[in-house]
Amino acid sequence: MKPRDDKKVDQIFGATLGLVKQKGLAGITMCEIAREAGLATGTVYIYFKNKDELVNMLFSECRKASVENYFTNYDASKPFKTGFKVVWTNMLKFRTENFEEAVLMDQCYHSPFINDCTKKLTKELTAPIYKLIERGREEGFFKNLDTLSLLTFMMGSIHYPVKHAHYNRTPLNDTAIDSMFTMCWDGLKA
Amino acid sequence: MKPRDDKKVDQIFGATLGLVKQKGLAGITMCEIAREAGLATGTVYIYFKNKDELVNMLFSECRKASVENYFTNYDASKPFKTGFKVVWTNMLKFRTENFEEAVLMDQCYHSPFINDCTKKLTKELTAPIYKLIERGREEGFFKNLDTLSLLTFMMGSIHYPVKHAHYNRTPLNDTAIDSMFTMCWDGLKA
DNA sequence: CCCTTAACTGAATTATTATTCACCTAAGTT
DNA sequence: AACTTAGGTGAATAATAATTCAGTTAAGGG
Repeated sequence: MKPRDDKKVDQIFGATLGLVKQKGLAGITMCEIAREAGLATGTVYIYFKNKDELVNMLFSECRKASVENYFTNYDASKPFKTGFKVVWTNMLKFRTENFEEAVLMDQCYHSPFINDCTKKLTKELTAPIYKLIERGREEGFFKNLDTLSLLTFMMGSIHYPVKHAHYNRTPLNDTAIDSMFTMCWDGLKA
Repeated sequence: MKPRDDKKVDQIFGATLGLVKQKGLAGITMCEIAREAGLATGTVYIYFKNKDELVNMLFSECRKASVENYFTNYDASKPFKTGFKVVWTNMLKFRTENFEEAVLMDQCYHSPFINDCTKKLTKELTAPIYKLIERGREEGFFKNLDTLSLLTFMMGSIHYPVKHAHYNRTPLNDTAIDSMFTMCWDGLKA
């Protein structure tokens, strides 16, 4: 028996991400995905039961990769601001470097593909970010506001600038990233 | 001859917005739009040549309404911070109250529907916001950063929180809005 | 080297959805 | 009131795209 080729899943995911960035979730077809991945249409159905499952799996994969990356190089024993900047920068850079994934995730929330189960799972993954924000407030660095307000402000300071940098083809250099961080920090600061 | 019924365009737009928010651009069908609008399928084709034109028109309409609203009650002769807060609050409230429109606009950028012409037009509409940011920097209120960085930071402080407030069903009350504004202002502040 | 089995293929089939159209209805015009 | 014309209808048609499947290929086991 011929074994499955794990590379093919990557090819399919890659092709799908590219197409979604180009044309949005509304624009993808299984036939195009297969062509773009260099496979026959039928092959896609060996790896995924149907389009729905493909999109759900891809979404989950993206979400997981993104969340797993947030705390890379984070050292809780270092001063708070140092650690916070590490996480903030991870988020910004990951989103910049994986823009296609970001587009997919943004589009998925309102889509007929993503089921409630997938949605619920992704919520659970964000718990560590909440903890980080709470630490900042408890140690007196942040304003005394509810965690969600602080968190959404932080996320907004990343997501929207990344989106714009991408569309205006003005990559964020380290100086720009530093400025953006300073704005975020000053905004959160007590 | 029977005249066209302008209300029908509104019904169609309304139905489309509702469906896009529910299921995303990928989920809408002309048949459903018609049913939701209380019309026959064919009627939709009297008002719009096809689905593509419908989505483009709706997108343009939303964008225009949104931009026109930004400067409501803005008085350039008042102190800068006062005026800036008016615009910032207009943006946040308009986006909150017209959340369906916001979802559509977000989804449209990557979609097979919106053509380049429509995209270009919307860019031109944002010029006044640039001017406002530049005034803030020139009068010494804002950090000495490029306009785009300041602008995207400002937009991020609105878009993402609005999105989250909506999904978590925690409407932003005036206190929360004030806190959000303070964070944005502190972030931009020199 | 042959056999078995599962992957792989892409044309055929099926399902879904956009669009049309023959017929109907109602508003203006004479 | 009869006529004309454009709007309105929804079933029928056409287009598009998802999914299947009969045939083909290739890997591992004996």
